[in-house]
Formats: sequence, structure tokens, C-alpha cells
Amino acid sequence: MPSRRQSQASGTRTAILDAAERLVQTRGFNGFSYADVAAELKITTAALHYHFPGKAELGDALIERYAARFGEALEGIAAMDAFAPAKLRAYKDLYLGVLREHRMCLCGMLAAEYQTLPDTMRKSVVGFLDQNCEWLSALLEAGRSERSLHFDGTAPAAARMIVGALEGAMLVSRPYAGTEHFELIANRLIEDFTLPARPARARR
Amino acid sequence: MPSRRQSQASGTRTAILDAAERLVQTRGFNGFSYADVAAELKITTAALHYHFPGKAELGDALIERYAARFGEALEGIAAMDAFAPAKLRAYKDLYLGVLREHRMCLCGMLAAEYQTLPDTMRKSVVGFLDQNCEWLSALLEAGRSERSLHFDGTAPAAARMIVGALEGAMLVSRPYAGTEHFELIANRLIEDFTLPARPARARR
DNA sequence: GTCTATAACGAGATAGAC
DNA sequence: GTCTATCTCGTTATAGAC
Repeated sequence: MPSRRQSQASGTRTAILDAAERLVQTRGFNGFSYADVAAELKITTAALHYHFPGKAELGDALIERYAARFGEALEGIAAMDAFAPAKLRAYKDLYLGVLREHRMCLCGMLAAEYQTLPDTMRKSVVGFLDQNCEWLSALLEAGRSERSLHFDGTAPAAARMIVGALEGAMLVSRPYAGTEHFELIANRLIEDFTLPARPARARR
Repeated sequence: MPSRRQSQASGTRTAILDAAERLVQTRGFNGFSYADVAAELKITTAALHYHFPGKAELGDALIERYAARFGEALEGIAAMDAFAPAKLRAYKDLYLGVLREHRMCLCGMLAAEYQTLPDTMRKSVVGFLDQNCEWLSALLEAGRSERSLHFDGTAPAAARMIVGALEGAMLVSRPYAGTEHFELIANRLIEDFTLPARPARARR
């Protein structure tokens, strides 16, 4: 039987990333410390430094994992047997799921703190935004082709608007308690891109 | 001749607020220190504490001044001899002006850091967002009445979408160099609300 | 892999002289 | 109003034992 590969994430490493991720998404990269993570895991900060030499490396690992997970979710949506509007709603629901946990999008939070980030983290944040815009562009193009979505201008431009609007909706919604504020904005945004279904029935 | 009132802002106090404001808008409330402000003004941190006993009080003063200044700008726009679409563009340009200085909206930045803020600052951030939404609601209603703007649903809901989208556009635009990213999103957003002028000429 | 111990620094804040 | 001097605490980080 094959033994564990050295590249496999140890339980502690994953637990550190989980705790740090939540802290960054709720308090920001400049709003948490190694001590916060260590306290949550009931280990010492010295143990943290064993897994991540410095906060910059921890930050790099956080974005890398987050972007990979988000990419998988996007692949899952792309593989859905559904028309583009349903996929766009599923994309919006990714953000909604994050907000439900009272979190900001990791890279949206880091975008706010952009000027204070190490250079490697900056590049990764931009990469995440680009990744989202490219995926959305393809979805929008497909929706236009199948006549289920409509928008003026280029697909990349429309994609940037959607990403910006959803990130902004999360940003301004978190100071208010629930998700109603976000859903109001997001649902309205998505409707603006959706053409009424032709064959079955009119929009209710 | 009347001597200076005690309530008048001293030059130092204003200089502190100016420096701190820029620091918060570029680096976040958790991304700057008294030492940063003191260094910029070439005074000591002890002098800062004379004007603002603690960082929380400084933060309160920052939001208060920012909201007041923003409110004045809104009054100025409301008083314009123009139709609602021009006023909506002027509103958008308020955000654009901030972004041109490579800054995030003060309260947008603070919204990201919301969970780490003192309670008085939290309340003020929400107040700022509400102030904007209420002003925009009135503008949207007026535009609908004069048939120069159109939107589905209620004016407050549409206003929240605009505020969220503009804050989000700033957020995701700052990692990219110029203002093109923002303008693409914001102009598109505003066009979606604007009805083509009836009498004179079609949109160019 | 995790600990204790500690270094080295920066942050917010205060006392008291000028 | 602003300074010097100092305090306390939190944060990042390292050395070396277990």
C-alpha cells in the first residue's frame, strides 16, 4: 500500500489554513495575527512558523488554495446541464454562500488591503480576479450565442462589471445583518443580463 | 475683531485628518499607525494624542468629516440645473475622483474592515451608506418621474445596487493601474439606468 | 512537529517638562 | 501645542530542547 506522499497536506497545515482563511475573510490580512490562529488551534505560534515561515508565505498559500477551490467550483458550474442564466445564478450563489458565513470574498478583502500586501500576494489577487473575469466572459459569450443572455459591449467588459458588482454587493452588505441586502443587488444584477425564456412561459 | 473660535479646526488638526484620511483610504484603518501620520507631519505621536486621544477618536473624526464633505457634494449635485442622468453621472464622478488619487472610498475601505472597528465607527459607516442610498433613491425617483431614468423595482433597491456596484468597481479596479477598469464598469452601470433623450438627438 | 523561551521590533498610549 | 522619555503590550520571528 502506498504511504502518504510528502506533498499531502498534514492535518495541522489544513487546520491552519482553515482558521487563517476565516480570519482574513472576516477581519482582513492586517486584522489578524499568528497568535489568533495559534489560539484557535491550541498550538503555539512557533508551531505555525514551522508550517509557514512567515505571514507572507501563509498569505500566498491562502490565495493559492482559495483560487484552486474556486476554480473547481467554476468547472463544476460549467459542466452543469443547464442554460447560461442558471449557471450565472450558480456563480452568484458562490458569493452568497461566502456571505452566509459572514465572510467577505478572500480576494475582495485582499483587494481592499492591496497596497499593504507582499508582492507575491498582489500578483495572486490580480490572478484571481482575472480568472473570474475570463470564466465569466466565456459564460456570457455562450449565453449570447444561445440567446439566453443579453448585454451591450464586449463580454470581458460585462464580466468585469459582474465581478465588481458582486464583490461590491458583499462589501456593502456585511455591515447589515443578513443576506437580503446582497440578494437584492445580486438578483437584480443577474436579471439585467437574463433574457426571458422563449418557449415555456413568461417571467412570473 | 472676533478671535478664533475654539471650535475652529487648527491647522495641525486638519493636517492630521488629511494625512490619516489618505492613509486609511490607501492602506486601511488597520494598515497605518500614529507613527505614519506623525512622520508625515514631522511631529511626534505624543502631539497626535493631544488632538485625538486614541485611534478610535481619530477614526470617528475621519468618518464625520468625510460624510459631511460627501453630503455637501451631494447637495451641490442636487442643486445642479440638469436632468437626473447628468446628476447620476456627477455622482459617479465623485467616486472616479477618489479613485484617480489611487484611493478607495473611505467608508468602502472601512466596510471591509468592519468587524475590527470600534462600535462608534461601525455606526458611522452604516450611516454613510444609508446617506448615499437615500440621496440616490430621491434622484432615481425624480428621474423616473421626468422619464429620464428607468429601473425595475423600488428606488431604494436600485440605489443600493448602484452604491454596491460603484464601491465594488473601485475595489476591484485599484489593483489595476488606471481608471479604465472603473470607468468601464461605472459608465455601463449608469447607461443601464438612463433612458435615451427624447427630443433633441439620439445617444451618440 | 510541537514545545519553551526569548529576542527584536512596532503599536498605542501617558507623564511631565517646556 | 509640542516635546522627550517611557511604559505596556502585541506581533513576528528564531534558537534549541523534547
